[in-house]
Amino acid sequence: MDYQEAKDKFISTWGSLGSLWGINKAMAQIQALLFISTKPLSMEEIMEDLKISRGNTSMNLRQLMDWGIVTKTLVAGERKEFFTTEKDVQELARIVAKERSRREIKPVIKVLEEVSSIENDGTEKTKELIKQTKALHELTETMDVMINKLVDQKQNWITKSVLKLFK
Amino acid sequence: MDYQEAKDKFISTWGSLGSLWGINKAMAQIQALLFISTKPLSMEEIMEDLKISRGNTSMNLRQLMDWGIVTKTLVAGERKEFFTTEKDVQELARIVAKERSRREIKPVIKVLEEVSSIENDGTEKTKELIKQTKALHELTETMDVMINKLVDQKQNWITKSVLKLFK
DNA sequence: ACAAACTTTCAATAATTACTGAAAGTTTAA
DNA sequence: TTAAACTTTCAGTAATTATTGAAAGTTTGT
Repeated sequence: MDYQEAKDKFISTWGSLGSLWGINKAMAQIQALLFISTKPLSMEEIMEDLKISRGNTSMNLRQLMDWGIVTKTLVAGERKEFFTTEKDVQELARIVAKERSRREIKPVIKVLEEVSSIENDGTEKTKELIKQTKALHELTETMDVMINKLVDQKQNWITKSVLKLFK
Repeated sequence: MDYQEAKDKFISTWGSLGSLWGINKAMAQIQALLFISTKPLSMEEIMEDLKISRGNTSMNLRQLMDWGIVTKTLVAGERKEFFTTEKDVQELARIVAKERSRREIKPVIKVLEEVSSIENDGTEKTKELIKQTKALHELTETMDVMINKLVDQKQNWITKSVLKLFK
């Protein structure tokens, strides 16, 4: 496998994996491209490399910036904008975890809270609804807390703290 | 908010959340319906309650069974099949985590392994590709190990072991 | 103030993914 | 063995989501 093959394989795998961490294909591919690039890339270069349109590139770069994963960089003497991504995988993981918690988990917790606190009219089905949504609420909240604690650890929590705990 | 409202809200929220744990809307809704039901439900009842077609119900029930989340139950004196879901949230979380690891994370780890072991021809870009995919490989593998360790704990790992660690 | 260089927006379109419903298949009771 | 009761399959269609490309918008140098 030569460089080009390896690069393509990485970008396409990472792209199709997008769904796992909650973003779309183009977004994941742009991030992947930047992640293995040795220098900031312009919109032009990204479009050409991934064979996607200008509009698509622009919109997905914006989203990546919203997530805080990609930043604009100025390159001396160049007028156009260049982009780079966070290169540290741990920091990347932290950003993604935090964003997903905020965007997806938190709203669910809110609904589970609401649903599980309806008035208990004593019927079987109401009791079951309350019981089960409460259990789900508790689980979801615990996982969310866990994710955010992990994410707040600034050092390599993953290799240090966690692994040894489950030895 | 009365029972029906609460029920609908729960099912639709859980349904749209499907993407978070990697399954589609109908599948998540069926699971949600069974999760708060006080008794096993037939295909007929599921179709009616969720207003989805017979075919859709059948296919999604099969998928839920493939995941190991839903099981067929025989109801005495009834000819048709009835379905129930795992009612314990912790066991549910365990099943989902294990399945996602197997279906999604493991294959990615394999690709990252391949890509990160291409021959180092000494060029800048090859070195960067190797370095970055290696870092990603390590991270992904560690998370996968972590998930599987968590998942193997048969007791309420979540409240006990984990929370206190990140106090 | 102008225009070149560049970026963003968004309506139209394409690609993907989910859903339906009827036909084919299977199981069970008599 | 038959037929009623039930389940599965799958081609066609609908719904959703992603992408394009050209027009509108913005910025910068002169």
